[in-house]
Amino acid sequence: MAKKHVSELKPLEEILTVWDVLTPDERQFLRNSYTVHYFKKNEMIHCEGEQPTHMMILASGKVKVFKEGVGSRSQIIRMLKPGEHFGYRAIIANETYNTTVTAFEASTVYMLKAATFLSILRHNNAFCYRFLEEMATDLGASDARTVNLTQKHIRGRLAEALLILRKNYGLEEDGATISIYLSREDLANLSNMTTSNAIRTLSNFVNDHIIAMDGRKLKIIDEEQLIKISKMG
Amino acid sequence: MAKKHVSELKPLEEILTVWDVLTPDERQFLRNSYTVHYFKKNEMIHCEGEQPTHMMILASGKVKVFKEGVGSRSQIIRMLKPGEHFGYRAIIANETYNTTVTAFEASTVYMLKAATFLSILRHNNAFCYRFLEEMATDLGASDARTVNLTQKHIRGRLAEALLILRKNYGLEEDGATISIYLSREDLANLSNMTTSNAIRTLSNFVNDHIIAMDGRKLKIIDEEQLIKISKMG
DNA sequence: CTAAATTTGTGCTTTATAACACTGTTGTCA
DNA sequence: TGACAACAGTGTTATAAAGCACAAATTTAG
Repeated sequence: MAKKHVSELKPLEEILTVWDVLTPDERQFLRNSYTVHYFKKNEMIHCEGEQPTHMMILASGKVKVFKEGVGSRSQIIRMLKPGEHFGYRAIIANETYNTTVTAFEASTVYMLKAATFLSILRHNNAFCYRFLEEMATDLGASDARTVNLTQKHIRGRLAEALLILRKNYGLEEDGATISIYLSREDLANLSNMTTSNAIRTLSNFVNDHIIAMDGRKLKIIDEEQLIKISKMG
Repeated sequence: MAKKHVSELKPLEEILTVWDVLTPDERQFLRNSYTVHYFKKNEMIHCEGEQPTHMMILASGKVKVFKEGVGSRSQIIRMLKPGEHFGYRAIIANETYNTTVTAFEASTVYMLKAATFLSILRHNNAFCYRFLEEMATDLGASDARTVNLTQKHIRGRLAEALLILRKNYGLEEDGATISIYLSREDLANLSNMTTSNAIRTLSNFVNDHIIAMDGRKLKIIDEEQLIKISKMG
């Protein structure tokens, strides 16, 4: 199975979305300098407060990015899927990591030394601009999320989380089930509420025929209603 | 007075912190292409949902950046002081503005056409990198703020707001009064609470000898305690 | 394959904070 | 100068959501 996993792994050039803006030299350089790392489910990839050493690209699996808050409550900032980058913000800002990243399921990560990454950023303008764009988009999303999480009520926050998950991970073949199975606790940490309230609110949504549940599998039944709840707060 | 104002105004090259990474050609280009705009107190500079047209640099005054939330509640994202840039995130992300900016006091703004700004970003790598750095720092701050606003209690949120204001605007000559006078409502919108609760909590801080108040003038008396409250939540 | 640990689900209680309804104060401008 | 608006302050009530306790179901591990 491990073998199969490896053979299925896409090379860096297919997973790195900014590959095409690199010069042939830079590409060759990258091919020789990245390393591959495997993480088991729940294994930590990097931790809040640590010095960043690598820019990372998720090759396979799913990871969650979160911050430890007050009194063991944690806030999931975002969930990543293959092809997405992480761990580079702290490198650029010259800070320590301000989030922790753990493998949500068994995952493969390509790592690029911070110095290598910085060197390309500083020499290839198109590459730099791509990350500027990405960061600009993320910053907008982060500010929007702040208001969503602080001002909306429980139902609105959970509705929003479900819509974000669907948008990010898509649906399974049945065209309804969201392609990621989260524990109630993670769902709560994503929506800024307690586990009990996540459970209760999910049940309410089922009663209101807005979603259907089968364990951790969640289907969106009445999308329109869900959007409405998410907008109203 | 208006005349005095103008004569006091620093030219673009002194206020634009990234000026030194520009080529002589770019500098000349900028000198000829920026425009100066004056805004009265409470006047809107740009509005959420609008198409961005200019990158802006605050030359004098103070402005607040905020998002309209659920039911006329607004969340102040940040307060700017002269020398800081704004309005460029939406240009880079190719989105409409997701925040509204209004002059908090009479302010002067240098504006640079979006196309001009983008052109320099795309041709001058050092310039691009400077904005990448700035955005990386802001993104970290935004995520930290999300957790602060969602998980801390009222006292912690207000304490944090006061510390941020002091850090950003500094102190007056007396070495204690924070150099910005906000209404209780703005203080509330900064700390995600209602105006009544901002008033009440400020009074509590005064009773606890943590701060001193004189109208809108706020002095931090017991900084250590304030930091402690802000950390504990 | 059983025991332990984790996750899910539910009801009850408590509490933080919003909402509301006032009163007093200050500032503005016609 | 007097009227009106905006702001500051306070008490009371209402309520959303946290906290807690516990049972049932499911997963993990020895």
